[in-house]
Amino acid sequence: MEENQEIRKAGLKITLPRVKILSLLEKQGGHLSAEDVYRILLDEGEEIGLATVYRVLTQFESAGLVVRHNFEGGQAVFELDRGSHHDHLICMNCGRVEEFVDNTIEKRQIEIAKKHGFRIKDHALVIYGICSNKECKQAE
Amino acid sequence: MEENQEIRKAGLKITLPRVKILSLLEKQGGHLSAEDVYRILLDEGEEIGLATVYRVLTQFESAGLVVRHNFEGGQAVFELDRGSHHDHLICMNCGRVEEFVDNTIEKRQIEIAKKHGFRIKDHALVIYGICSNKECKQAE
DNA sequence: TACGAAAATGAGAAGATTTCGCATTATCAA
DNA sequence: TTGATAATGCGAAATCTTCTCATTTTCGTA
Repeated sequence: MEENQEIRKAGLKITLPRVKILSLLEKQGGHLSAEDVYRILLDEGEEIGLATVYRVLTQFESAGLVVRHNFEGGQAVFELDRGSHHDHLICMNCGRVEEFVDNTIEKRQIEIAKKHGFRIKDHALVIYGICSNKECKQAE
Repeated sequence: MEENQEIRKAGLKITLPRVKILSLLEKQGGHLSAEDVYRILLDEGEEIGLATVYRVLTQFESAGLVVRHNFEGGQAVFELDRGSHHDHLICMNCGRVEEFVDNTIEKRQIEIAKKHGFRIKDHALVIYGICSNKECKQAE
């Protein structure tokens, strides 16, 4: 139960909702909205409230356990923070999300921030495009 | 009245709200939320509805006249599309937004998209940090 | 310039996402 | 085991955006 340790380290009590949500994020991987998490847990027979999901995800975010992304459109999505920062490629047709890390860009950003007198705290780079799926290429 | 030409080119009828909104964006520059646009026009004595502001801004976006940004937090912001793509630096303390263009990053993004089999359509890079204002540095 | 079809507007309702308030329940140190 | 404290679940509320629809405006044509 290393989930418990992570929750404890975050300074939060070990509660069923928190353990379930963290396990789900670890099991599923990828990017889930609060609604996704809520539905999946309901489907698995758990009793949980949507408000709790939002609360817990926000707490996990503050604790650095998960990262929240505000991609275009409606809902925010959350993913486990595996320590390594990365950016995203999103297919505008099928919604697929791929991750990438590019040191050239990372370094350049630091230089840009410095040039503008900013102390960099975070950054978010999202590339929108059409992925290599046959249907996506055609739809375009 | 070159606003009228731009609106006409976008395939839209010349109406008072559209002209007022476009003029305001040209006059103000920078990034305004729909609410901002609405309030400023009301203050200037115009009669306009918030729904119209949203509608018009969305139409302008579709027509390529303005760009919509979904920065973190609540509302989307809009800015005139002056043709040249640029990215943003945002101060997490005072909310100041600065713009920048960096060719190294632009080129790198194209390469990354290609490597992943994506045809790039758009991208959004936002760097969050603390700007050089005295208060912002202290608040941090 | 006036007419009229088609499009646009304004106001409020409705939708979507997220947060809040509070009574009830669960956690965990002693 | 107990009790103080924190967390939950629920519905209400807040926030941002879109929709509906009756009314008004635009603009090509007469």
